[in-house]
Amino acid sequence: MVKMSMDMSTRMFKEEGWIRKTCKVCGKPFWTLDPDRETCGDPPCDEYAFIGKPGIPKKYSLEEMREAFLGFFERHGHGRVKRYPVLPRWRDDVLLVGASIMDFQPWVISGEADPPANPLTISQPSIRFTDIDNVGITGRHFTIFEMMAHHAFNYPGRPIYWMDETVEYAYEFFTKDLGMKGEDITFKENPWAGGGNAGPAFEVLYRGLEVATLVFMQYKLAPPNASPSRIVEIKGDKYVPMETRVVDTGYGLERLVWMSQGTPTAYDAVLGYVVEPLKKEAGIEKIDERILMENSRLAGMFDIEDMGDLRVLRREVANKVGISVEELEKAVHPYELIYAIADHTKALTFMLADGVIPSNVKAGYLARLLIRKSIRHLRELGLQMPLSEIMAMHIKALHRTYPEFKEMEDVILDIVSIEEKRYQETLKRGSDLVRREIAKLKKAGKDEIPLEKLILFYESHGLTPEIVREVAGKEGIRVHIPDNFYTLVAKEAEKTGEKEEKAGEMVDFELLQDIPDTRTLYYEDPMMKEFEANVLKVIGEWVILDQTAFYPEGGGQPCDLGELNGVRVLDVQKVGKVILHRVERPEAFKEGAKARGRVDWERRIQHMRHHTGTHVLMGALVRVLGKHVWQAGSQLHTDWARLDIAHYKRISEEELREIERLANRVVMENRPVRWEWLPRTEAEMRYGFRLYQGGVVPGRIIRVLNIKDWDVQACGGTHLPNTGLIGPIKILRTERIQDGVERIIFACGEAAINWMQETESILKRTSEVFRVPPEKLPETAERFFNEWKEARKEAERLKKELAKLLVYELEGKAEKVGNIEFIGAVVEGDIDNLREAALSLRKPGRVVALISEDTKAAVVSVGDGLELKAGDLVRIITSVAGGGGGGRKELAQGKIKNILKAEEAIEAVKKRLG
RNA sequence: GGGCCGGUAGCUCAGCCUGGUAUGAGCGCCGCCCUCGCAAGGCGGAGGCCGCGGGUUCAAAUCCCGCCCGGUCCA
Repeated sequence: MVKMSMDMSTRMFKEEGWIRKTCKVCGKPFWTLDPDRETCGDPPCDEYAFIGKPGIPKKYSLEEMREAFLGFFERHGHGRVKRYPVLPRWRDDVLLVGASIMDFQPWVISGEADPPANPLTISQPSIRFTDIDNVGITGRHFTIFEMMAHHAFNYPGRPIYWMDETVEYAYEFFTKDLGMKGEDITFKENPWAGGGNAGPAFEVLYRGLEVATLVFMQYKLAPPNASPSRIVEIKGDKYVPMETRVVDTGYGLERLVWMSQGTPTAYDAVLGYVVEPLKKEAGIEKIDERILMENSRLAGMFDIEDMGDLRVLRREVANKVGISVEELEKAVHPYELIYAIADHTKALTFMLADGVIPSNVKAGYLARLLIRKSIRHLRELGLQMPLSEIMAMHIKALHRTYPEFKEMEDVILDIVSIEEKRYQETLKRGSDLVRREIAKLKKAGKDEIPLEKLILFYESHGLTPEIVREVAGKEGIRVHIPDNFYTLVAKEAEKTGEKEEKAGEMVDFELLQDIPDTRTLYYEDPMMKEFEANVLKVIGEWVILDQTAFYPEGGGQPCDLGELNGVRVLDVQKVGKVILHRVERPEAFKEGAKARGRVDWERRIQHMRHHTGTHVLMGALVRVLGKHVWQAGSQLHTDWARLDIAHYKRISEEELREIERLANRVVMENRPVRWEWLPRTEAEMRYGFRLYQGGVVPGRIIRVLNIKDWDVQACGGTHLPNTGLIGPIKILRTERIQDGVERIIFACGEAAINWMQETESILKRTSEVFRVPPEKLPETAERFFNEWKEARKEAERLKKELAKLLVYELEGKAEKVGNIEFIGAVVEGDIDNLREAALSLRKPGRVVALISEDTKAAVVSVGDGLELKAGDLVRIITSVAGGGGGGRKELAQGKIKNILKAEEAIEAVKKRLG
């Protein structure tokens, strides 16, 4: 094993007289042209030196800088690639795209898909939540930024370029095209590791700002059995060389624009179209720009990780500009809120345009987080402006670069408005809750809300402690919020259990190593019902053939059943590219023998109807509800199917009818359904990421299913050759399975007919019961229900009457036992009658004991002023007559077992009194 | 995917911990009184499958399990 000591001297460094130095502050190595330089250029070793004096001669806008970059690399042989969606549909290991290289993981890097160009250049909007608390404060952190990049994929035997060229491109672009000063540029060596890959890397620094990172991905995490001679160690982990070496660069678009403008913060440079109107609207005082500049400059030197760090920063800035910390806070805070709002809403615009639906899970939750954070900031600023208005500013400013914003504008604004309303309701509900809690606390004589309540309010009701304080303040209750509140919340959440292990494969993968791929007859002819094949192998109860028309379970479609040589097939699964058939009598199969297969066609054709029907329905959903609708899952059965879609509100009855009508129209139009195998990248370029409706699809070539002019998806299922064969499509019902996800349950073909007949027969049977025609059922049922309620009330009233009679009758039976008045009797009635009677007979100094001979209920009441407890007396009854019971001091009830002992039990109670 | 909170009258909720009468509370609704009329006030009244299903118990709104619905936090 060798520790990594990579030679990072490139052609340019050697030929152009660059010097490798060690930073006298941080001790890290860096390259420079300036013989007098002693520091690496990276804060905190160096300070920002461009605020107020731009480091680039010409002032650039976002668009100009992006074009300068992409244009430069295009001129240098790179293919220009359109940005990818920020919601990565092509992978399921991350929630959002946080870097340009993520566009090409895992398929391009693993070699399973070709890059759209090689080398290529791209400007990729990237979203990261790790620094969200710093956004607005430090002047440089964003949740959304554009990572401009040039990538080269060096596949084995097909090298493109590596370090020498990368460093030269960067230098040429910065100095020639942007006019930066070469001697102020430093290349800091900073080996990089992350996401299972690693390699040497340079940070490119200029005037105290990191403007680019050049990473050379050439190692991957070592597998356990890696030979020790190949292993290198980076940052404590073991790696081995990769077959494909990737040039992964990242140039901060916003930072370069900032550099060219020298504004106090990066936000002023790129988000002015939101920042300026908000400042005006909020009516905040214009502050001395020097304060913001000083703040940015010093913030550049800090890594703010908690409130403590922020306080240190505040103190230093206040010192430097000569005002108090309070004055500084008051002046700077509104700016910080506005900056954060501008950034968050921009991130949101990208997320919503790319199909993220706010919800309580995954990326949807992050969208909701941004919405709520922005709303809170607006509240704090005292602004009444709806969030959608700010979203509209982004769309207006950015739609020339991103026309998809305009296309989605209505949906985006609608989503934000709905979310805003929803949050208002949450806050309303929440403050009511807090007020009730406060009333309780006041009763208990407390004047402070305990911490565990604050955590409960936040975790269960979405109320931040600041909001709780706001409400409590009005009621005169104190709220103490610890600095580490959110850390405490996180600690609470850590107390969660572990996950269960997934069950293993049904057949050991090793055993299938030498078996050739099974020929998939169901793809060649999806209507094939019978076939012949050769038995290749029998493993346990699984039979492997050279070819099969049995569809194995996958993609939400259940496997086919049927017969092989007359033996029942119980299950069909796919392991790698080998298909396994589990049969009832495996001993009937010999390797090398012929086999004749027959697919259970009733089952299979229903699966196909439902599968093709799903795609037809999907097309209708997108057209009626909007382009934000994506498939979030689906499962087919023989008699019904379900389709889960991303949508931000419940689907209305009218929409549902429209969807159903549209889907059935496409059926009746009998549109052709075609499928073809396409290389991944080609399919993506031709149809876009809408392909990945069914989730991530593996493989170099993918199967694309195309319903003419209606719907295109990557899909591995079996389909009908035209839509007419689906038969009727009937939506049965919808469910909301979680926020932002609607489930549509539907049936196609015979299943739809069955369902309609079933419904009709339910109606018929019900009309027979009520003896009215079906169309009169609703009102009739209502009438019956009302009459039933009336009758129930009448029964209750009669019960009370009965109790009154009992009371009247029993009143005369009172007898004296010592100085206690006693009424004991065996009567008729249920427990409610008895209780009612015992209660109305109850008066000071009197004990009533009643037992019902028909229901075996027993009730005892004890009047005020007596030492006796009703519960004890009822236990005397049950000890004599069996059963059990109990109750309070004044009233107790129970049930006895032996009615013959009822009189005796009453006597026992009487004796106890005496 | 994991966790937490909630579902009781038309609405907002109390009661649940510690099983034993739903006199439930406020608002709203209806009637009467007061008033020229309205509001306010006073008096009276209607309005509950205590989310659904199972279990424990003599007894469940209350305890246990499952499901459905709503809310919310985290990854």
